[in-house]
Amino acid sequence: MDENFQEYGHKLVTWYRQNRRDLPWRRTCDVYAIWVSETMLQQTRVETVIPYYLRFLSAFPGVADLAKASEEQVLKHWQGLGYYRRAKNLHLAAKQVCQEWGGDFPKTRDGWLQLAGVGDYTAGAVLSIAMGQPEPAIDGNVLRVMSRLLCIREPVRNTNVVRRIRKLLEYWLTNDVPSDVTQSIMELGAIVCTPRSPQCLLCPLAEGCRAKREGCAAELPVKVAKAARKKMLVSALWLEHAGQLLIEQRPEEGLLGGMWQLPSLSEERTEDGGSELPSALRLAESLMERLVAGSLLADEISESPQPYLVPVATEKHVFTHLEWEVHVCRPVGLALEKLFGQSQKRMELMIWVPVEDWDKYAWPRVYEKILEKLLSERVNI
DNA sequence: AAATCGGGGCG
DNA sequence: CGCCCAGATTT
Repeated sequence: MDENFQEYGHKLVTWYRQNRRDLPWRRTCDVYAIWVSETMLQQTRVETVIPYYLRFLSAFPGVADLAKASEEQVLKHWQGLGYYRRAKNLHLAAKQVCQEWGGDFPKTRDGWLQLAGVGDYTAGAVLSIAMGQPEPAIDGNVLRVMSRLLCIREPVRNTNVVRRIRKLLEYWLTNDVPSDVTQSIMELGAIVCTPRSPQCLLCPLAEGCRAKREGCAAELPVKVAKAARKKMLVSALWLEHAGQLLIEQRPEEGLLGGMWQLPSLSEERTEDGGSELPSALRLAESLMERLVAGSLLADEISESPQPYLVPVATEKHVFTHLEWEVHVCRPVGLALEKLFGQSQKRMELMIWVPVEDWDKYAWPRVYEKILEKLLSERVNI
């Protein structure tokens, strides 16, 4: 290390002890609770996590409570938080801990890395914050703070850049309380060394910050461009009969795995598509055909007058790597009681549920919005 | 190394 | 509207 970067660890920890926010997971030393918080905080803002964290720990106070819960319960408590595989992995890992290790958490980095959903960051975070070990935890905050302090102009995710940052971090960790070292950098990144318009005037490291000296703090860190988002057209059906609504569960793997939605079909949207509603209606028709065929009623339906579809709601939703335009349609002129009678058996992953019970299931945000909108309109009528 | 995987807040 | 957030996992 060319300059005296070693001593900045002390300055940062001193600053942290005087300026740290009062956060729920900073009021506990419980390894389980801190592990839950770190999992929820992956790619998710502190303010978003707080209510989820409190509810989750209230529902599952210890790792044994989580291990014996059902996956539906766990998903329901994660509803709206996103990246739902985190919830499944957390649940799975809790079972691992209880069944294979008698409820005792690992005490080494390699042990933690064996748990589902625990990667390099989370292992280091739990070990340093909850277990007092000098293990580095490198997240987006750390990369940003360090890239500015050292004025690193290469892409910050570059392997040897991360290696360099890790070395400095390891040094700091051996000279202070590990929990405070880890949290001090993240805290600085969260409230001072922010992604845009960093507050260098408030920074305890301003004196030694190379980026500040060179006037490029706001331009760092350098990141590589991401791929463009795909646009998808999604058609969903409102199928209601005798107070029952047809809903379907998404496949366990992949996008929104295991979550519930209105029966839906999607296709990639090409730019030359023109008007969206006609395309959405065609998509909805093919979904209706599939449902009718699946209910073994093809003959009877084909005899009855051709049903037509009425659009009742539309909603756009943006994910990290794709974009949905959801159109909800309701069939008119279809003998739904025939479909209902047959599909009581259960068609693939679809079930009829009382309309008022819809909120007992875990819905993706976009479908939750649609359901709330449609049901509130109904109450007003 | 690049893609996949949510949702929301902020400039 | 684009960017980013206490990342992990798969390809």
